[in-house]
Amino acid sequence: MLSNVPRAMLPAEEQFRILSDGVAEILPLDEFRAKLERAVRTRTPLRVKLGCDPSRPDLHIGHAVVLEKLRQFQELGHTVIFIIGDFTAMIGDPSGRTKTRPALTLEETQANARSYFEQVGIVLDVARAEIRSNSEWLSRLTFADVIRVAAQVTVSQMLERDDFHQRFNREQPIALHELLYPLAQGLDSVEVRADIELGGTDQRFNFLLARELQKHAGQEPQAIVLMPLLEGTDGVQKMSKSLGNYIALLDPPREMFGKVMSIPDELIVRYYRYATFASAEEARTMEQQLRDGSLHPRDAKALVAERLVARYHGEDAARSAREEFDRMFRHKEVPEEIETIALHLPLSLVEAVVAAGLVPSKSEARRLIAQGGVYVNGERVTDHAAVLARGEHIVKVGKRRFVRIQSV
RNA sequence: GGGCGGGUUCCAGAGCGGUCAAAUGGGGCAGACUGUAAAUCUGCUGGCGUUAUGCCUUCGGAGGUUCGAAUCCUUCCCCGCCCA
Repeated sequence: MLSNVPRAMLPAEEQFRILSDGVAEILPLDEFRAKLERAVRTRTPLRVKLGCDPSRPDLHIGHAVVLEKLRQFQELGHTVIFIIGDFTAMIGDPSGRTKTRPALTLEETQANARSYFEQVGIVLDVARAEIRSNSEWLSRLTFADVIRVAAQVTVSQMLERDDFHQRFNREQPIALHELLYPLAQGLDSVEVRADIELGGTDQRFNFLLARELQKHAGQEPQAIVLMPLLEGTDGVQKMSKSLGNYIALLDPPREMFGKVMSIPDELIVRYYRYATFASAEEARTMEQQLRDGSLHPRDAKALVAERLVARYHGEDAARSAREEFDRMFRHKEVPEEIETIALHLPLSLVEAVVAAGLVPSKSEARRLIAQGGVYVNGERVTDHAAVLARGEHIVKVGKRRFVRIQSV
């Protein structure tokens, strides 16, 4: 499934069919097609750019939507260019909601990048990609250079971007350098002479701006391929690490499976299509079956969950994740494998639960006990003064946190 | 530079000398109901606890007034709007 057999230089029409599948938007469409045709005609691979944020090495299945598309470009013989945004990371971003976004050191950026590409490697062939750091060129710009670039864009153009527009109207601060960041991204496209830039739909503005800068630089502007943003497991907001609603590529099978099972029903088909890369046809079928009741939503989710786990961990892991899930939640049994923690045992339940890392503070532990959310060996414990005797105990907190506690 | 309005607990946002660990909503967590879904209902949502109308830390920073401050004063920092 993740093979990298190059299907180099298929006819442009065929490439277009593959590459346009599942995208949210391609702009401008005719330019995109023209580029493909030229690439085939002149046997020159297209240069496909993806920018990456070096501060977040935790990739999730939302990122995979974009990476998978990138993989297709790669398989079709095109050149993938990753751009590590280390320049802005080194400067740090003093603005906005993320107050504590400290400037990263060179070492940190490098470590992040390593971890980033390890994860990218799960989806596509990193060795065949071109990897660049934008500090390479951005750090060399003089102030005069920056002014020259800034002169190419007007303030009202910048304010067209939705989040600037909204903040402006709400009288919320917009720091000047924030307006500069899209320019920096655009310069990346100029520097690597991108034919195509790939990203989520939230990048539309930035990518379009890059086209302007490319034109100013006398280059043919890039075509833009926007992929849908996958909603997080909460079903409301887009998947993101900071919102904690994500399924990481590195999540273990059980975790992955469970997270899929907890998504709202409305998301099932979307996950099927964009997380497990079901074809449009398959997605339509599932949608139909859900509608006419021939497929129970729970089973549909299990199907998606199993398919997702299989994709990243293999069929066997997927099957056992499913069995494990059924055992825990359909049959309310204790999971097969539980982490074991050794403690000096006669210990109050409150302290034990904190020591085992199930809960962050003793107050929280007391709260949970009072609310009936703590079980010891299958029995609900509501006495906050309860003590764990010597021996071995299976402690459950909430619906899914299990731990085996043994005396030392 | 001037005028005005602001900075509160995860977020939004009340509070404007004690009854404030701080209204309300959102989010989160737990419980009930379920399909570990949604909706709904209930409770909780700083820490520590000998569980006591208890103690400690928190309302941009630093000082001060007061028996007592998120609330008053001084000063500093930061943000928004308008004028220049």
